[in-house]
Amino acid sequence: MPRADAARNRRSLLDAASAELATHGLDVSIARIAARAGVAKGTVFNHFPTKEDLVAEIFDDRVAGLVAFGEGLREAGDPEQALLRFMTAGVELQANDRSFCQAAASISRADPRVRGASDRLARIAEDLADRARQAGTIRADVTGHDIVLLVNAAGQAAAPLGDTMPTLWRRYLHLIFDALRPSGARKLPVAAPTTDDFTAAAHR
Amino acid sequence: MPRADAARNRRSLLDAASAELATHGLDVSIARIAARAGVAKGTVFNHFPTKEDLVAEIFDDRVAGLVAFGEGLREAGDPEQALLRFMTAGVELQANDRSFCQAAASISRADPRVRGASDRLARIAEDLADRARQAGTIRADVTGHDIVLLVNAAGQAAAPLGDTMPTLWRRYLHLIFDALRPSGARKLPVAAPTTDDFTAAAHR
DNA sequence: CCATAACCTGACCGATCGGTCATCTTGGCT
DNA sequence: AGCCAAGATGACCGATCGGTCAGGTTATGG
Repeated sequence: MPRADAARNRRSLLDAASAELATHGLDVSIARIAARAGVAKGTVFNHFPTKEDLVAEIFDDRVAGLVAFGEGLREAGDPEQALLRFMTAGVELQANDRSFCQAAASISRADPRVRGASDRLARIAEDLADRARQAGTIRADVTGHDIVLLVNAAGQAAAPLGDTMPTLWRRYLHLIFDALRPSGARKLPVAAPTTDDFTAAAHR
Repeated sequence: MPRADAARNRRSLLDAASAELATHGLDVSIARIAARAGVAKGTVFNHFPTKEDLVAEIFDDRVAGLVAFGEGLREAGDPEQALLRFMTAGVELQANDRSFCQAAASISRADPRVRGASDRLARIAEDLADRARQAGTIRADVTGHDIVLLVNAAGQAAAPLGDTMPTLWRRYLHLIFDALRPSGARKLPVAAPTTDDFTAAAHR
């Protein structure tokens, strides 16, 4: 059992790191996080062996939240609305956390926790996409992996404008979401990525 | 008039920087670029006062190429194909140059050259969008700024997969391009960004 | 062919980073 | 109250970065 102050410090560190990562992205220094948490730099490494560990923990937490939200959506009535809500939550996560997309790109997927979180995210996306597809509200050739990547794309669309238009991402999310409808769908020039493609990318 | 070897070194440096930036992104060290060009590190700073200057020069060059391509497209017959070609070129640029999107995001738009390049890019995008809109092949509420941001989004979509599927971006570009068609268009929840929004974002 | 300005060179600088560790402090158990 | 291990601390380390500069080298005009 950890000591009381150790547990408190751990919480402070996670909170501080979460806030600093969201504001300043992956480049925040450990020193800055420690200062915000009100502890010395060495304490950070008492709790997390490396910076990557700390970031992975927060990343996993964020993904887990999104996955939980998606799972709650499965019981919702309208599959189309469920998918839209899920994608909205995903983009919102990126909009509120500068480190999120960076972390997704840079964290070693060799870390089993990160792998697990990513896999669960892909699974719930696939699930929601399946339901929407069966309901006929999205085109047949769009997969769960597509959904994940498109959420990423929508989140990045408004990034060049910074905080100038904080809700601009909604514009592009809706535009992209409209692109998923079956009406007028044309054949896409490249096949959707498979799970193997994702794991292959993770091994590099 | 510069000395012959100085001109040669400048070219080598631009070529080396171009290649290294494309492969490794904005984080390449000046030392690495210098080594690739076959000159000493100090020589880099003889030609470019700061790293940002060097990056800006290459960034401007890339954007200028895209703008020139877009201008050549204006005389093409089919406005829809012209717009698609333009967007394809834009995404391809990102796919082949890891530094391009990073540079677009981080370079100070206070630099007049960068500002000029960005403005010209926005103008040609607006122009091509206008023609497509008048031809009735894209929806009325999509602007040139939208095009620029959507090209950015499409380029980022496949980024998480790295080089695993080098042409996957075509899938999402076509998907997004289909979203621009007028048929079945629904009202978007947020207005398009204006030129002022872009300049406001640049001043931060 | 030479004088010289233009240019190249690489050792060096200060800042910053993630990470370590000897030392001290303190929470918790008896 | 007193002990001791868990844990906090911050000086310190090596690496790396962008950038500088004194001094050596070379292209070039005359």
